[in-house]
Amino acid sequence: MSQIQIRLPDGSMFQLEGGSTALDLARKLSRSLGQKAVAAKIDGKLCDLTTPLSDGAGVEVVTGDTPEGREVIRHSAAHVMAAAVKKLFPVVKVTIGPAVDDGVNGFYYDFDNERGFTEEDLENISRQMQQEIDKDLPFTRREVSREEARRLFAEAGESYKLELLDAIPEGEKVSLYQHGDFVDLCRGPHLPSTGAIKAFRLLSVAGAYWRGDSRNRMLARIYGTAFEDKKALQAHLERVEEAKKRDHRTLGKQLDLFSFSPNVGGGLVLWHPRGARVRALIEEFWRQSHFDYGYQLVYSPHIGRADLWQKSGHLDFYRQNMYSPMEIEGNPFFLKPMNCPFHIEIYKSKLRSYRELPLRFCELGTVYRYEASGVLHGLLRVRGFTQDDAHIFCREDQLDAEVRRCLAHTFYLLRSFGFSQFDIYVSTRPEKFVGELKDWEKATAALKGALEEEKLAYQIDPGEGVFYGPKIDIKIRDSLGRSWQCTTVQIDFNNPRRFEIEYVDRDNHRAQPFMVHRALLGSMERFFGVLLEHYAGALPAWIAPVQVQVLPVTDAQLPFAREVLRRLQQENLRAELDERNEKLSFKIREAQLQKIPHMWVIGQREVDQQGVSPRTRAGKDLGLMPLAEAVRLLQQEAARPERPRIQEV
RNA sequence: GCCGACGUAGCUCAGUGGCAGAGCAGCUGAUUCGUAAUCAGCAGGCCGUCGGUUCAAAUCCGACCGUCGGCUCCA
Repeated sequence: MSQIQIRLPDGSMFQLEGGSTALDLARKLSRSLGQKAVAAKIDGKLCDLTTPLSDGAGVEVVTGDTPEGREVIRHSAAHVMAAAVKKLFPVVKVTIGPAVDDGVNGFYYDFDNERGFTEEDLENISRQMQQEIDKDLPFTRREVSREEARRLFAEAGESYKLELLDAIPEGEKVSLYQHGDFVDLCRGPHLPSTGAIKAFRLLSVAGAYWRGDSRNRMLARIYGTAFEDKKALQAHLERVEEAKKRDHRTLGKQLDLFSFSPNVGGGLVLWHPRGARVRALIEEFWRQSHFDYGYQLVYSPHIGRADLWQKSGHLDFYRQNMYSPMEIEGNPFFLKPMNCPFHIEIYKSKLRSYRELPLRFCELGTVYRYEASGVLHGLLRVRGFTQDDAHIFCREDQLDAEVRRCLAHTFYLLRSFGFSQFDIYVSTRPEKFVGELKDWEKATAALKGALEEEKLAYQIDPGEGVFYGPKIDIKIRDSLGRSWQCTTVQIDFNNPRRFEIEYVDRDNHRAQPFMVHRALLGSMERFFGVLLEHYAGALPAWIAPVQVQVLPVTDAQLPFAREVLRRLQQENLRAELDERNEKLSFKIREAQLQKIPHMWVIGQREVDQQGVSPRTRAGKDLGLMPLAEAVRLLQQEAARPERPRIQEV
């Protein structure tokens, strides 16, 4: 037998017998690696462990505790699940079943099943899967001709597989994976055998359209996840449980911040006093930052004439998101889904000079959009919401600087609220669009250029732009790893034309300005929801609805406690006094559950010394101190983030 | 909107064909207490709504409304 040389990731060479596989290599390198290995990267490409190695190949063994390794485990688990379903429900047709990672689920498989699946079915399927795993059936890969694959799936009556087969580009190889008697069209790679699935759990059933298109048939999707060992699975399930506790809807109820009422309607938020207080604080900070960044505040009405929305293109391109018109003295009016036409009218209220540009109008504008009932989700997806909107009117030569200014502004705001991880996307031209292709290209290039100049990494979100122009989106993840768009910066070359907005240029000619639409926090509702989850309800002292709870030990300390409350109010600190006839520990528990940053304990000792004993929500007793010192401490802790240092670009 | 699950007291939930329950919250009283739940009593329900099956329905069936998990869609 001839020998082959394999290059390891550290650059060293390793000698193996010809015909050895990646699994042989892993076992030779170390016993534990042989056990943990789930796949191999051969010359950078993820492959089966059973792939024979060729001389001179660079090989990296992939273990189950890595993201790539888990993907392989989960993908294999999806196959095992499909096999189990076929065995239990032979009439069911299989479709697709990839590994995913949305923070909860690790894989799914979509089935065409008349009767759907029940929770009970999941248990049976799980049991059946475990049997297949216990048999430790090998996964085998086979590359076949299209004709052979087509014959195979046609005989099996797997029409969806035939459709997928036809979608594989001509040049590409068609591969099949088989374990036991289940064969699936699949690119791979897979585990060497089913026994390598050490821990899995089926999680939920859901509906999903074939190929993600609502015109297609609704399939039954089963979600599950799988890990390299039982401990990792358990840890994951606990993490998901933990994350549910910081769901903003749960927190909103516990902390009495907001609610929804079926009497009012779905997706319409009722802000309770404490939630409203937080919102007001966010809005105040937002307003100040906008003055700092050179914006002018405006207000606009909630409805406008149909003609206005016709002109803006909303009735042609956004109608499905707008509510039915209402009639006022014979004229149709629409509830606004966006603020732009109003800001444009403010711009047009007089003749503008190039000297005025850029002109930046900002507004906390409440808009109403029709959302299908099934998509409503707490504060994160509602029907009426307040955008922190603005429209910037500028000359073409100012566009780049304005986009960069928006980026700097949004990062200042988001960081002030404690966010540091974002996903940035550039969304390109959608199917339904207005305007010229060359304008779209120019604007898209401007957005990418601004991001590149700011050295910000971004991804492309193809076809996700708004009908009037491309945009930069910045997304923040929620407690369950779901991604939510907050910031959006959109270039609009369409409305300036439609509304014929202009300014008088240096040479006394009329010119058309560019428009930038942008919302930085996105909407007050969504931002508040994401913020709540981010802090698990324990909002930083500067935006906490109540900053300090004053806790007298007995009624005897009430007079002094009231004095302390008055002092706090004078200092503009948000304080409440717990006058109830309860034990101190009870009051502390309540304040703690309300996640109030400070609890000031007042007993006889404190009265004697005219001081207080603060306890933080972290559970720390700061000890008896003079009132003035406690006030200073809290003021320090509750200080607003610093004003931005604006750099002109 | 589509697929599926779930709707019982203000909240969290038990009750699967035979008298509607618990804990917390609320009210009343007692207790005056030092860092995460003091005790007792009281009150609170058209079991989402409407219809059907049954001697009998919170429980079984259907429709509608709402919520939740997905899908399509979006800040």
